[in-house]
Amino acid sequence: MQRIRVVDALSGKSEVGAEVEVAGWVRTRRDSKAGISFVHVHDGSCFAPLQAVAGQGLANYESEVLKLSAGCAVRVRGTLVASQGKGQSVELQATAIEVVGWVDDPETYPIQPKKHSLEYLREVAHLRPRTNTLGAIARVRHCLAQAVHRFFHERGFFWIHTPIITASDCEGAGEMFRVSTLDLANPPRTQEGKIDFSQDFFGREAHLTVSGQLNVEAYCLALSQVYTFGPTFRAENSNTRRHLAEFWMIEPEIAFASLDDDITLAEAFLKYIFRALLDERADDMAFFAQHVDKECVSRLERFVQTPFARMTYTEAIDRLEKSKERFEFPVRWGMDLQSEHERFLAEKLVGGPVAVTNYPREIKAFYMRLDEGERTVSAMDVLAPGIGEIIGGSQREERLDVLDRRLESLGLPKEDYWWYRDLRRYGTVPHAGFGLGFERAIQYATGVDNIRDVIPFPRAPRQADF
RNA sequence: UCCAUCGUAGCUCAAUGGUAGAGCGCCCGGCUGUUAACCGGUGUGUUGCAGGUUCGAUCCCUGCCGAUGGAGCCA
Repeated sequence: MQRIRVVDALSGKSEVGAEVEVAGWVRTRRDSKAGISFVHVHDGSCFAPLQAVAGQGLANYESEVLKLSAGCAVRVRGTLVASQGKGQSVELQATAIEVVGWVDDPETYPIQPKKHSLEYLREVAHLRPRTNTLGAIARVRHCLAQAVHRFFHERGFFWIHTPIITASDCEGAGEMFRVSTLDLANPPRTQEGKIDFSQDFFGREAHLTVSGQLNVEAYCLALSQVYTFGPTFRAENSNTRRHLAEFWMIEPEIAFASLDDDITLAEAFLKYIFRALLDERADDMAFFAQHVDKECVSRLERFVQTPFARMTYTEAIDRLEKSKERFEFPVRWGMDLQSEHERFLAEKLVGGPVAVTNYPREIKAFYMRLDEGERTVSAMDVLAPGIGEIIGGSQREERLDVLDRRLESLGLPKEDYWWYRDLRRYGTVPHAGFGLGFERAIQYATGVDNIRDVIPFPRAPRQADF
């Protein structure tokens, strides 16, 4: 007998009349006193469960089938038939139901057949993928990840595996987690009494990466079109619904390219992955539209067919100043855009994603290219409604003398950046790239409020269970 | 890290300065090719932790821990 997935049964890949076996977990059981039970079996292969119809003729009907509760693991053998009931077109007329694993106490099984809050489900992160919502998120996450790789692969980009552990001091994107094998209780000391990291594993201080960008730039200046897609780590004490200590980031980098090329790439990229999501996970997206965020499907549909709005930072400030909106933080040229400003631009002024470009150099990183006049840099942020900044990118400073001046004015030691500077000494070219927080993209696509619910096992301050 | 709110049954919540109740879930019964089923019934709690005020605290106060939302930082 052929073992099939639930999705094969429901999509028609396995035809009515076929003798098949389905294995999965019980969602619900409903009994009819006429002597049949309806057991919904879910195996995660798609959003919907398969209804198995069990008659009292089954050998274990009284002894086992009538005791099935949510979460029990079963193997069901039978015939795929057209359903006599509403709600599904196909069901499995069972000839045998084998209980593979019981739930030992249905009353305290954490995933009861009722609504649960996402906050509660976080406390049972090992079982929450069995719920509709978390299962759908897992499939959406996979779909988007596959689309990311497909997009770049189809365009001739190479996936570069940049390091997780870095001894580079120069990433400068936030607080870092230390990586060390020294004895914390009794570390070796230098003569000045400081911890002697020369005796540590790497012979120097090491941390978990906060970004693969500087490394991927090196490969960009050899392979032309590259990207990273992997975990990154921030030890910032951020307690918000948009931050994690461990998250996945996508960072493409393109050579012989301008900021304009960068924005064009970002737009094509986001549209591609969201198009894929709409095409491939309609079942899960319909669920999100129904139970999580009514707008999520229509928002994505609009997203994929509307050109990004573009405006310079200076223009954005001007529009903010001219708006009648009252802001907590007063608007003036030179300040960083606050959450309220980003939201206003994306949600009220534009009503969709907007790329804001050419920010004041004082509020942006050293590696971003100085514009004419040197007041601004070739940076861009893509702001999306409900999320704020979803992408941050820039054209990189490819002129060694200008880069050195910026390092100097920021008090950053040139020697720490020796290899990064080498890239400007040997065959430098204009290049650009951006970073996308993968979880932010999932939040935007599904409307799930808290970022801790779009990653399987979230890591945040005081939260590393499971 | 800052501000606000919150922490009571398996889950979601209510309640009063005099030791707690509902809905859902579980279980039992009824009914039904059922499908967030429906109808009826039973049980359930050291009211986050540690102190303090009080004759008496779940309710008031202090500290701690944790959660949620917002801010900052950022992706």
